[in-house]
Amino acid sequence: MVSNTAKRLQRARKEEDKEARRRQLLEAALALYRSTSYEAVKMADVAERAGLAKGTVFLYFPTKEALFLAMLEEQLFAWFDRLETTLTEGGGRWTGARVARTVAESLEGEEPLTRLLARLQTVLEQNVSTEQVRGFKERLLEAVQRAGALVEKRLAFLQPGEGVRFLLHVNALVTGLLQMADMAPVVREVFAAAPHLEPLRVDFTHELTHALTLLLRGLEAR
Amino acid sequence: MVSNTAKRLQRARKEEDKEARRRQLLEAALALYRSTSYEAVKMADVAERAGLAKGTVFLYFPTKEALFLAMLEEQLFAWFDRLETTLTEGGGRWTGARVARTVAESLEGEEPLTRLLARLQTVLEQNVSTEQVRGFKERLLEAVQRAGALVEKRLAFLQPGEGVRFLLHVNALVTGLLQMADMAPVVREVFAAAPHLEPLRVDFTHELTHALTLLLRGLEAR
DNA sequence: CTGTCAAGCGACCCGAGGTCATTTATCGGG
DNA sequence: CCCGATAAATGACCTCGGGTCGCTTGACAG
Repeated sequence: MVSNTAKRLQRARKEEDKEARRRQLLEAALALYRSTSYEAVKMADVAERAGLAKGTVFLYFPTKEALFLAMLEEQLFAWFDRLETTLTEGGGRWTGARVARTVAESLEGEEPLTRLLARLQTVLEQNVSTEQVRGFKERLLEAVQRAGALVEKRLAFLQPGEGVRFLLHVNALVTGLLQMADMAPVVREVFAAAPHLEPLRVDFTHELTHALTLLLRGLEAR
Repeated sequence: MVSNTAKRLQRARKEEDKEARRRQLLEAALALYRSTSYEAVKMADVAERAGLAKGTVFLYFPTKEALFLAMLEEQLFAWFDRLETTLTEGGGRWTGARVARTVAESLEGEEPLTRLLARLQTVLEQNVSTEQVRGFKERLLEAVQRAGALVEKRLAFLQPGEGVRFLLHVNALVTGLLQMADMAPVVREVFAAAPHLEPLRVDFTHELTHALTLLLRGLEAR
């Protein structure tokens, strides 16, 4: 057999086959990204892993950035779904601290998502068509507003609109904290060799929980 | 005359002349960066603007990332100095809200600094020697601890160590919020064409002030 | 004035994203 | 069942930018 990841499709003619190819490429890229970094994922490798030629990748994604933005979309909206489920189904009393913990923990182990988020504006939105960006933002707005409304429902002390605003702050903190926590090899090395730099180290989930708790407590204490 | 920015130095032999060259290159790079982006600044352009050949740039900075990390250092430590001065000299009563405002306003108009910060971990620490990273972190720790102590002094409700932690959160929020506020041209276009996306827009200074105020209020309300 | 040394130079290399003329699998119609 | 049309797939090729290196040349010592 020749197939690498999925059954080998010979020529995608129907729209549905093309969709399969897209997913095949996204999966290949995600698998590579999981174990490396944005820079380290070469379009040629993605092609090879998907069992296709390099040129073919560009039939489905016009640029590397477009490919990764699509990857982010998948991950992000899947996360929103999970978060909404948790917020909807969780029984008992909802405090600010609990929401903070819920959000932070929902991101634990979601390394690809958080790393992609951290690159969103810096890299991904650079070399992408306005159509793709627009589509992304549209869907994002919808998701944020739904989830924001849910948060407001759970925390009675929130004013209308503060749920959405809270989620924007979540995004900012995730982006910022991850950049501090997810260290390049060089940085890891430095920390290993210089223990006195410890105060600059950041534990992602822990710090995110802390910051979000403070934010919500600040809103409640008003 | 041929000189572009500074008096034309013919061959930097003494250590002091070399330092002048370094600064000359940093200034050229900063000038270019101010009006464009990290990607748009080519090493060849930096060289040209400084009145030197491309190869010469690499005599002073081994990589593009090293050049920009050096630029960030300058900007960052200058900012710490200003912040410390403001925190030291400001009379009257210091509230959490005032500290938040002070910090946010001290970053207003410091576009190069904030944009560089947003790229720090994502790009700058990627292709740089451990020595440079280590030196940077050492100096950063020192600055953060000094400024953190000052913040604690101003806000009596802070426990030891919370000043530093607060500054780490500042960094996270600056990084995250700037990525949202500082939009690539494509994104700008999308926002212009789709007014209903407004809720996703972020005003950097405003949102930073808000978030920091909440954080500090959360600490005070404990 | 001259020899030495290293700052400066720029043609060159390399690797990665992206293109396009060509090949060829698939399918509908005769 | 074959054949011609269509467009998916291919990979050699292009471009561009970071980084290298052997040669050139200016500054200074003696």
